[in-house]
Amino acid sequence: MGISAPRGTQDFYGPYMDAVLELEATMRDLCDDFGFSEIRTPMFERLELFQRGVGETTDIVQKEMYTFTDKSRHAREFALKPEGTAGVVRAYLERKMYAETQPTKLYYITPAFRYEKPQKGRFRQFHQFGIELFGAEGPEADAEVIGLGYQMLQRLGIKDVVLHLNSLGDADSRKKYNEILVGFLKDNEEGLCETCRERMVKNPLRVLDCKIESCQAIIKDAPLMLNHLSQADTAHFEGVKAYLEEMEIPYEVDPWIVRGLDYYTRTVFEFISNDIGAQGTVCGGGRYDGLIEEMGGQPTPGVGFGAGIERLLLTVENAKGQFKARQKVDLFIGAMGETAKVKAMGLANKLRMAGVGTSVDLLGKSVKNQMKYANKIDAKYSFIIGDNELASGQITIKNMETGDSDTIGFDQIADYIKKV
RNA sequence: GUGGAUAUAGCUCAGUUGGUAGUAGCGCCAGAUUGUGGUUCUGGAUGUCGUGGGUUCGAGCCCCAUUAUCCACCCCA
Repeated sequence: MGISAPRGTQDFYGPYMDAVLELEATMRDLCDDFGFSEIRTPMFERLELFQRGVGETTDIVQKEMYTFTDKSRHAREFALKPEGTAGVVRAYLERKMYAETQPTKLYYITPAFRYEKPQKGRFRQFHQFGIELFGAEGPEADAEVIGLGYQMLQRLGIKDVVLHLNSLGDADSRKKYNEILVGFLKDNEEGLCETCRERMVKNPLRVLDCKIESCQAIIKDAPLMLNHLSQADTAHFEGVKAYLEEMEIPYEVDPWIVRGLDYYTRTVFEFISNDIGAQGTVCGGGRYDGLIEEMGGQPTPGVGFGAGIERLLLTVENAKGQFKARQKVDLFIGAMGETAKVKAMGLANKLRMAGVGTSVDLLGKSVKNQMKYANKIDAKYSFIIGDNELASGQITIKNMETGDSDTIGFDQIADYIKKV
């Protein structure tokens, strides 16, 4: 075989493609109902955007980005987007959306690219649905974002997903807590793995995420951010929980979720599935009150999440079974002989114009095989046109499901099919 | 970046101690009195056995390398 697709990429076609389209349609309806509007930002941006937005210390920036230089003399560096938020924040500032009525509520459906080793639920080109809500600092904004995520799962018919919720505090309390945590980790340094010792210096919060048993043993006694929140942070977190309860959204407080992107403050959450393999996070997000300022804007609060379309579809498939091809046509027109073939083309075109999905034989198959074909493509109705029909102006239209048939005139076909 | 498994027809897979590939199932194409599908029956097509080396008289089967896929770690969606 010739050239194959790049590692970790997929071709979308057939029933899986249909499932993707259906999912995207669900997302768009959902966002309409919450008053979010779609935004599409470029597939690539200046490298600095992601370095600043996602965070220099993250794995995404340090080793997973697809970067390149274009042909410009200025030797600018670009990167394919590794996630959705940075580009949307850039657009918010560049297009001065802050000057419009606030809050700004946006959603996106986009490919994203990360150079990683592929496995179940993980690709080098994957697809994200995400939302961003700018300009609202109260807990009701967090609740609205989480609520949208929850409804997304409900509308997709996904059940076995648990909402994990945590608060990381604001920049100040995070800083104070960091000192306490580092102190604790230093006291227990001998027991930690190598990467944890490194992380202890660069990004101590991440140590809490370590899955190595010996580290876990130490971590379970570590001081928790949740117990070192400021009064304002606590009030915010309690607010979020109260809203979720009123909205009847079940959650588990999980002090261990930290999230690997640097920009999060206060609320962080993940919707986690446990039946799609090791990559169980189907949707993850939180509040990022410092990000917009970091990117050069006025201090502006923000909340959002990203959801992995491939992972969502894995859970959908678990819940509903294998994806089936969607029915594409209402009618198949078969033909015998040259004159009939020409007439069939003309009829098909008129019917399509009238909104009746129609296929015709393009291979010169026998009548029997044309019928087999009609069955294969799952047409609802079919008829054959030959010398008899040409002479009488009447066709016998057959319901492929029931096998019943009726004889009608050429000009009655569209109405006949639409009536049912 | 680390580790494990796999790589034979379009798909799922057989292939026995190495003797130059399957009556396998599904799918595809066609036929069963010349104008009607879904069931049944019959027939048919299709493989550089992932790629490149090596061992051997001889390799799908052994060895090495390489690529890809899957799974896990890491990280994340």
